Amino acid sequence: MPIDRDGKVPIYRQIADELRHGIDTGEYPAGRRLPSETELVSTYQVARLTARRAVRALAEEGLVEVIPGRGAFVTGQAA
Amino acid sequence: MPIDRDGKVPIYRQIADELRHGIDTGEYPAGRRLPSETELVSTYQVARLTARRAVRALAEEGLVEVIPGRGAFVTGQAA
DNA sequence: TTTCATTTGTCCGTATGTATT
DNA sequence: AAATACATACGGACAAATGAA
Repeated sequence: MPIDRDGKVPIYRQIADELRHGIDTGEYPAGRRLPSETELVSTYQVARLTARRAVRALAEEGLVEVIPGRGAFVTGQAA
Repeated sequence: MPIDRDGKVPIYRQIADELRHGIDTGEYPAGRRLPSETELVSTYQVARLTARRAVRALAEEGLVEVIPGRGAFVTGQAA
């Protein structure tokens, strides 16, 4: 689903929603690493800050654990 | 042309008129970005909101397209 | 050990959107 | 009409952590 840049939902929220959906559907199972920030930048054509916010949102929800130098890993915790 | 702060024409209108003139004369050709709000603030010594209103006026006329986080770009549309 | 690529952490500067006063 | 504050977003730069060559 493409990003709506003019909508009222922040871009980082939209990306977080897509990633969360990927977790729910099993595209990113527990233990799997999410796409890196650089990959998200390339995929969604956004600034890295925006990609970081999306991942951070999921981390704050407990859905992923971010490990410096490694990536963001799906925890397997039910939201 | 200096801004008349005590006249009957709103400051944002005066700035919009100057920018429109710049578009008409080719100082800001199609595709060119207008001075940023911050630059307008510095140039005309006005509040940012005033600069924003000037740009918005041009956007409502279809002369420029405002892109969040980027700037206001000359569309090339004849008003 | 050193070197290198990859990934996240942090900071800076700039710009627009929205709300409040 | 004007000033202020905060959120969102883009771009670049460099540091730190990790793992592999």
